[in-house]
Amino acid sequence: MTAPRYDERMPRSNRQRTSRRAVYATLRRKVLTLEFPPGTALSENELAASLGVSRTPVRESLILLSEEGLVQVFPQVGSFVSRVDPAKVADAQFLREAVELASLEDLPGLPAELDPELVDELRRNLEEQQRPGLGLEDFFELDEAFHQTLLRLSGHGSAWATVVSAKGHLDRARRLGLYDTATSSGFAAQHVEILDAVLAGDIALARTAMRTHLRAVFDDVERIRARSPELFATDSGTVPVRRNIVVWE
Amino acid sequence: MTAPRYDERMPRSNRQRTSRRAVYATLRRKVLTLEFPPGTALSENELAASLGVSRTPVRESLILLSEEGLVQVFPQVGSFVSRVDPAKVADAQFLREAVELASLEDLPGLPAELDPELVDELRRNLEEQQRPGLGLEDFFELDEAFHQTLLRLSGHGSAWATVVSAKGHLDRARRLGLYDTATSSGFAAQHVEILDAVLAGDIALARTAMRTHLRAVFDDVERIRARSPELFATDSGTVPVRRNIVVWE
DNA sequence: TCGGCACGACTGGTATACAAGCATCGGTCG
DNA sequence: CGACCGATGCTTGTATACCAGTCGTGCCGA
Repeated sequence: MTAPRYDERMPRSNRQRTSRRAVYATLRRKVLTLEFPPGTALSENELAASLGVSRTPVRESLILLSEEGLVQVFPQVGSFVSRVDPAKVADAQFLREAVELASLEDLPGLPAELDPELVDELRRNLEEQQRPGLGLEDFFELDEAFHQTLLRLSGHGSAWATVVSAKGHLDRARRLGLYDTATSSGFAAQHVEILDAVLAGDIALARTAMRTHLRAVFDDVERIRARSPELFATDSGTVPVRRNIVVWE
Repeated sequence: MTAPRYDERMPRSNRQRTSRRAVYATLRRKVLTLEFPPGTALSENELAASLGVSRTPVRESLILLSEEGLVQVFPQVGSFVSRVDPAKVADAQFLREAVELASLEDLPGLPAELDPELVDELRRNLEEQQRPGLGLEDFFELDEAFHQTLLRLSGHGSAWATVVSAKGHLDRARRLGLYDTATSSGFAAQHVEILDAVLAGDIALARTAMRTHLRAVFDDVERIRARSPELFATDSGTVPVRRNIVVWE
């Protein structure tokens, strides 16, 4: 029996454009944008049919999403979009704060040593954020990019992926909060404050501003929780949701 | 068409004892303990045959492991145990340090407010660590438990799961380092130092000790890298490994 | 002898078939 | 009227079949 041999370098333009990736991305987006609200039943068969693929890539995507905590799978019962678990939101908040604050510590001592390209990127991003009439989804994209680029500035850009995977619950909650309150302009101002402190080389101030900013986001979550408790899990884990769907055909 | 309905509470003793879980746990353990060294080819068919299951649970496990970065999957080519990527090790180190240091900040102000049960658990753990003739795997288990319990002490126990998922590369590297140097006793002493500081309510000292400890672990990784570079990835991602297997039958 | 090309044995990706468990509904019996 | 209990249709878990791509190998011809 022989096996393929590889030399030390390969083009690997192979960007793995498989259907599972596409399905995963689609489902994750729909969960995070609340197109699939917490509690929605996700039947592997229905999803496969509606997406035009077989159960296999759908199933594999659901497994990944369940690993992220965005979906709960109950064998022989069903799969459901998980409710927003306050404990998991708190975890994500804690993790994010820990990572982003720690990354500020690793910024170069002198502002002059900052990567000018990244700084420009951050400046352009903030300008975009303050553009009037900005859509919610657009603001979210900019917000994501801002925080990620800030991490790259301290050389920890790749750590963002880990934050993202834990940030799912937080994001859903944030979206709930931002849907009815246009507080995004306030967040934009905080972003400016953070970047100013970084560019001034005042790490301590940057940390304070960042902490304030992230805590504000978290408080937003708590506020919306008081208003729409049905979207949140009352008891961590263990409890699926109620389905009341009848289809005539 | 009707759908199942659930009341708000369910025993759910259903501990999901599926074969995929078993396969995943087995494979992950074998990768982390270096029973499957970096570069090993993991054929879905072979694994399925040797584990006595079909390709499906094996495949799903490999997908999860590849999401953790412990395995690389190249469509139509093969799946391989990924080499220890120094960049990912650094990421894990950064993330871990950020989380563990931040958790220390959230300890109760007075040592008297610490959960006595957890404190006892930590004390027993440290006693075990200093037991002479302790096996390497046993030390690793105790080390894991120590750090997790320390997180629980500040109410962030569930954040440990995120650290674990990113910690895979770090763990493999640590294992490499500890296989030939019995530095575990030094680490045990550092653990004692950390807990002492926590119990004394000296958060600043605890942070310093923790940082020193985690950095020591990281330095160990760098040392072993210089000695056994073939186990590490030379170029991040994109490069599979060489297979030289011939089987006569 | 050396280069090129086609075949074959493998890979993982996808689709499908079958198995096992759970919830609902409707009949039946006490 | 109420409690039990099996039929039934759904669910996910697992096994298998088929597909397309990739590489090694060896024939074949110059």
